Amino acid sequence: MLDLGFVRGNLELVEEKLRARGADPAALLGDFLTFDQARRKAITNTEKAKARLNQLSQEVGALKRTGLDASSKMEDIRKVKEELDGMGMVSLALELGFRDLLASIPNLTRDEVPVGLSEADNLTVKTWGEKPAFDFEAKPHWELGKSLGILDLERAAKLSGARFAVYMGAGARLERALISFMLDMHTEKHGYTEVLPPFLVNSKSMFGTGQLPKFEDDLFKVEGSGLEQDISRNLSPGEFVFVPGHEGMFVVKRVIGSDVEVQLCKPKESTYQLTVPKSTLLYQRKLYLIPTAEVPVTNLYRDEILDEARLPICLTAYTPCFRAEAGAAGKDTRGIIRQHQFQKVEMVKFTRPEDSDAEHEKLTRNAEEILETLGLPYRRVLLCTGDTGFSSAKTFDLEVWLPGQQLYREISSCSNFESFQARRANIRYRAAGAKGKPEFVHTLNGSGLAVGRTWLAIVENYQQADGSVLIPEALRPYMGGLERITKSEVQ
RNA sequence: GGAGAGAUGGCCGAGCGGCUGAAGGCGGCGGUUUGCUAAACCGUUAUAGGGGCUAAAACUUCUAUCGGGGGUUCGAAUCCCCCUCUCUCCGCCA
Repeated sequence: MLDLGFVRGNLELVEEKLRARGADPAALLGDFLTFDQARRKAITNTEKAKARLNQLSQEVGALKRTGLDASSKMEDIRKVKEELDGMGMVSLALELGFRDLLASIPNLTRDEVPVGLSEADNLTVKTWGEKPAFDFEAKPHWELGKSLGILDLERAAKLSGARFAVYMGAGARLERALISFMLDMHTEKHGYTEVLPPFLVNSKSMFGTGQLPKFEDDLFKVEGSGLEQDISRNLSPGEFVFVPGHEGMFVVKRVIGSDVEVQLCKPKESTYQLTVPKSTLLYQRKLYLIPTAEVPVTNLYRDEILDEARLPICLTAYTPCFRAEAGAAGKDTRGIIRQHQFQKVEMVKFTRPEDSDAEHEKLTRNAEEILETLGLPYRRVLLCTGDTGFSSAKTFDLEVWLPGQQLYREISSCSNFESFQARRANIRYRAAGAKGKPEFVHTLNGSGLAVGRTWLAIVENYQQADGSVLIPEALRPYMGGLERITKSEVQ
C-alpha cells in the first residue's frame, strides 16, 4: 500500500508509474482528488459534531454534579446525535471505498526498472555457467523422471488431478536433499535464521503481503465445516453468509445500519432477498493455503515495532506452496514446471529503508550461490515494469538453463517491496538515537530456491547418455553418498 | 468438545462510570553532576486521522484508539452482549 499523503502530493508520478506497469490510471485511481476531498470533508464534519457532543456531555456532567437542571443540554445532545446518524453512513462508505482504492494500487517501480509490458522487455543483467554440451539429444525431465522411475505424474493425477506430482525413491530423496542443502547453506553460510511457519493463514496475513484483495482467485481456500457467529466482523457486499432458518448460502447485498440485506445464491433455482439483523448471520471460518512462505514469514512481525538494533532480520523457511493460478490454464502443462503444490525454500528480510538496496543484492546473491554450488547455469534478469509483481518495487528473476527444453526458466524471484508490505502489515521499527518515531521497515524476499524447479534443472542438466542422472557433488552428502540416479527397481 | 481465568502504552503493571490518553515502574531520549564510565537527580517520551499554520517541518487544535465489534448511558478502559486469542483443568487425538 502506498502512503496516502504521498499519493495526494505526487499524483502525476503515481499515474506515470501505473502507466509504466501497463495499468490504466483512470480506472485505478478514478477521480482520486475529488474522492479524497469528499472523504476529508466528511471526516471534518463528523469530527466537529463529535467534538460538540463531547463538549455537551461535559457540561451535562458539570450541571448534574451541582444538582442543576440539564434538560436543555440533553435536548441539544439529542439533536447533534441525529445529525451524526445522518452523516455516519456517508462517511463510512467513503472511508471503506477509499481504503479499497488505496489498497488496490500496486507499488511504484523504481526508476532503474526498465519500462515494458512483457517478459520480452526484461533486462538480462548477467549470465553464469556453461550450458552442458551433450553428444546426444537432451531429454526433458518428464521423460527422464518417468524412465528412471523417480517421477510419477499419472498416479499423481489419479490422487489429486492435473498439476500434481509423486516423487519416488531417489526422486523423493533428491527433493528432500535439496531442501536440507538449501536451508543449511542459508543458515550456516548466509546468516539466516530458520523458520517453520503454518501453511494455512488468515485473510489479514494475505492482505499484509498483497495477495488479497486482488488475487483471491489464485489462492486455495479452506473452509471449516462448522458455522460460527462473529458479529464483530465487518461485512462487505459480496461476502457469503448463512441465515439460520433458511436453506442455502446467501450473499451480502448491502449493509443498512445493524441490518443486512442478503440474497439467496445457492442453491439457485429460485432466489429471494431478505433483510436480517447482522447479529443473526453465521459464517464459515476461512483460511488460505499459502502460495509462498513469504506470507507467513513476512506477517510474523505484523503490528509490531522492532528495535533498530535487530535489523536486518534475515529469515529462511521451507514450506510447500499452493497455487490455484486460475489464469494459467493451458500453460506449461508438461512436466512439473507449474504445479498446484510445490516446495520452496524462501528468504525473507526486514531492513532499514537505507539498507534495503544492499540487502536486496545480497539476497539475490544468496540465491545465485545455491545455483552456483549446484553447478546449474543461470542468468539474472531485471524484470521490466509490466512484469514486476503487484507489491514489488524492483525484482530480479534468476532463470536456470533447461537443456531438455532449450530455454531459461524462472527458478527464483528476488524482490524489494520497500515499505509497501510493511505499511499494509504495519511493521515498523524505532530508530535508536533520533527522536524515535516509528518508521516502516523495508521488506524483501526471494526464493532460494524453488525446489521442484531445481529438481528438474538437475535432472535435465546432469543427464547422461544412458539416461541416468549424476548427483551434483554438493548434494551427495544429503543423498547418503549416492553419486548417480539409475533406473529404479520399484515402479 | 466441556469448565474456569485473563487480554491496558516499547515492556511490566494499576485503574473498574466523568477530573484517565490512561498512576507507578522498566526501557528510550534530553539535561545536571562527574577527569571518563557507572550511579544519582531533573525533565521528557503512544499511534493514526482531520483542521489551522508552514516551502516543508516544528507547533497547535480536534477526533478515534485500553484484544475486536455492538449495546446501555448525557458520558464507558470501567456496566451488558457477541467474537477472537492466551492460560489452567477435563475429554479426544498424531
